[in-house]
Amino acid sequence: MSPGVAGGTGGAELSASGQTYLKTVYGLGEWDTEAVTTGALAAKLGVSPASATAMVRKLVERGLLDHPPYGAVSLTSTGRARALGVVRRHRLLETFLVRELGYGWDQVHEEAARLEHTVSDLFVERLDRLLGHPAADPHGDPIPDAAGHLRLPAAVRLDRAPAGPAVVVRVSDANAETLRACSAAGLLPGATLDAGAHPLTAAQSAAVWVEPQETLR
Amino acid sequence: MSPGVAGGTGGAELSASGQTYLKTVYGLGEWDTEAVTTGALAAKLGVSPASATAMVRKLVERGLLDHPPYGAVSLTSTGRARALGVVRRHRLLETFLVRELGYGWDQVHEEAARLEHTVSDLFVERLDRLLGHPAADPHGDPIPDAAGHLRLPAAVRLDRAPAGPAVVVRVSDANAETLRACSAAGLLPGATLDAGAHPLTAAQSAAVWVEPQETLR
DNA sequence: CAGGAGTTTTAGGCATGGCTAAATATGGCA
DNA sequence: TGCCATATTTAGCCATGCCTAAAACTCCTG
Repeated sequence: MSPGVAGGTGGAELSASGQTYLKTVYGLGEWDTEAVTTGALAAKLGVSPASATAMVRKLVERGLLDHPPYGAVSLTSTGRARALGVVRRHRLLETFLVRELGYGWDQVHEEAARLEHTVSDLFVERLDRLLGHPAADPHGDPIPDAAGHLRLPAAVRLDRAPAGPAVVVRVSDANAETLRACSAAGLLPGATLDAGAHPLTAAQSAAVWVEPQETLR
Repeated sequence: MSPGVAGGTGGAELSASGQTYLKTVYGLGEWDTEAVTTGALAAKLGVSPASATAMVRKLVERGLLDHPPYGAVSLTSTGRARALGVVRRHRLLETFLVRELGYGWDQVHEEAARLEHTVSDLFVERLDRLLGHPAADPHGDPIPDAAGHLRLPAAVRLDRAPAGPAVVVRVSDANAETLRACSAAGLLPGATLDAGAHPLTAAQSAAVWVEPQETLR
């Protein structure tokens, strides 16, 4: 396989599965801060708990994850860098699919999840250039730069936000149905709303992150 | 996996390896007409003869290849349709990489070979639209339409062409070194040359296909 | 502080797609 | 026509990543 593929930020080659696990560990902790267990990983990845345990062990052996027995899984600094590389690929690809190929924002997740393990570093950097070095993907998730740095907006989940005016910062891309509901309601990143009154279900509003206007002063 | 992926022209799912074998059987017979043996396949794919035999057997069982014992491998009509689907993906991707991402024509083959098994049907059709439905890829290889039809230009290999003026129709993308040599010599598809006098080695000139001017009348 | 529900890990398999080494078939040449 | 070099296939193995079932551990509750 050609150099630069399946890696992202250097280091030995890593299977697509391994990359997905790292990205998922990162993703489960990016906006929320709950303990990431092998069970949570398994549920998120649609895999049996036993499979998650086995893969986590391999990634621990490679120095990419920490995992006290029966405890929470966390990224080492190397693992975090790798995860951010995958996240960068994923979010640039999503941006490309929406901006250049006319995908709906509810259609991009699966396609990007497959492609993120296949495109080379050259492809990613050329895409970044073509897109004008975007800061966030269509869902409002920030895109790490090539060095693996990213800045998370301060935001709270809509279902936990104080009533009052707020700006939509991000809508989780985990569920296409939720994305369509938000789209129908006009809740795209940048839109303003009243956090006390919106047409989303409780579960859906947990996928929307907003910045209450008060915090802007 | 999402519908439309790894298939191309419908039918049951096929592994990336299987797709590559079909494409290779097609490719070995597209411009030349020599018998495709399991050994030739193995050599082309960089795999042991035993592995090629095993994979061919699986594709025969799926009705995609014919293979008399110890004989030549050939595509069934179903297999040919599948192969053309993969070829279409590959050539559209190569065109995209050169036209939109600024790749050199000697850099696209590996990237396209990986991506062709990963992009969805939707991706391919959107790419086709973005590119304006190109008829040929950067090497001059014709791109099958979505229904699997393609028209091969009448052409002869440069090392077997009669001396005299000729137009370059196609340069095989199998070898990056050869592509760079042709590029340096200005032998891009559409260029004219004298078939008796060119700066290529014998092996390199076997990768160039030309249309002698006489045949144009 | 003991029991049990629930979670996590271990044990043992399956499928895919590669490999090497050994057996078998082919085909050209003496 | 027989034989040997070469090509092809078979046999047996390895690694990856998933599975289910069973064992081991945690931790909450009574």
